[in-house]
Amino acid sequence: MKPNCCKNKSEKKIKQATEFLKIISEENRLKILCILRGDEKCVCEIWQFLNLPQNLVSHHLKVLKGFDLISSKKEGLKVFYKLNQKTLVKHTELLNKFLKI
Amino acid sequence: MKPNCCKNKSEKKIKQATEFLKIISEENRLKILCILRGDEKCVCEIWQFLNLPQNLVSHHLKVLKGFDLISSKKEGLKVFYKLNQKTLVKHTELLNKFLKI
DNA sequence: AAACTTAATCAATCTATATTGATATTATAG
DNA sequence: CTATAATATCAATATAGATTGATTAAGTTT
Repeated sequence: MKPNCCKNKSEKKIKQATEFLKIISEENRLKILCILRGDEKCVCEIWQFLNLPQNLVSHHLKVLKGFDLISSKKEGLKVFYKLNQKTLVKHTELLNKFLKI
Repeated sequence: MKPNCCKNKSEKKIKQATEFLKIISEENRLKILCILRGDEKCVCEIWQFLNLPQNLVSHHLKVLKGFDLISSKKEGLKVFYKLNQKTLVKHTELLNKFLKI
């Protein structure tokens, strides 16, 4: 008999989970999430912490934002990013269901 | 001030976490883990559940096994795989620390 | 031993995505 | 208005890893 996770209903959730996983499975993106845990930070702080080129960090930020894991506000020249705790928790909980924690 | 996650001590753990994430961020591999949640299964069952070619499944199984997430025993022609719950829990818990759940 | 079954391996290709370099955009300061 | 700073975008390249096809290996059956 076909296991539940191979049925249509689960398929969709598994896809969602793996999308999330792909996004956070990049070392620098996972670090960004950690960096943003405390206060919001501007891009120039982030790339200096990570020791990465600015445009690369912008790219990773865009990916994270595309998944609504972070959000941004512009203040003068700087753009500040902050963690969307809610989204993060939602996806982490979904994941943990699959990992049966 | 440099955030903790960008310091040497955390670096290593973040790397570990992302290695784990990369492995389970593949849809079929995540499914395999779910399939193996109940009983152990032989390869031919797994690839039929997943509707994937046999050699591709063998490849994914090898990746999972390489990370000690599953283990195998041979019985006649068949090879049975089972979940290593312990490893899975260990890595999931490490991950959850980063995600602060 | 020959034929068959199950699974693993290997090389080749395809695909996704990280990275880089150059440039554009937006805002501020002089 | 010009110069500078911070960030985003875009095209090109590099790289990792999934997928495929063919073959091999190991065990079973007749």
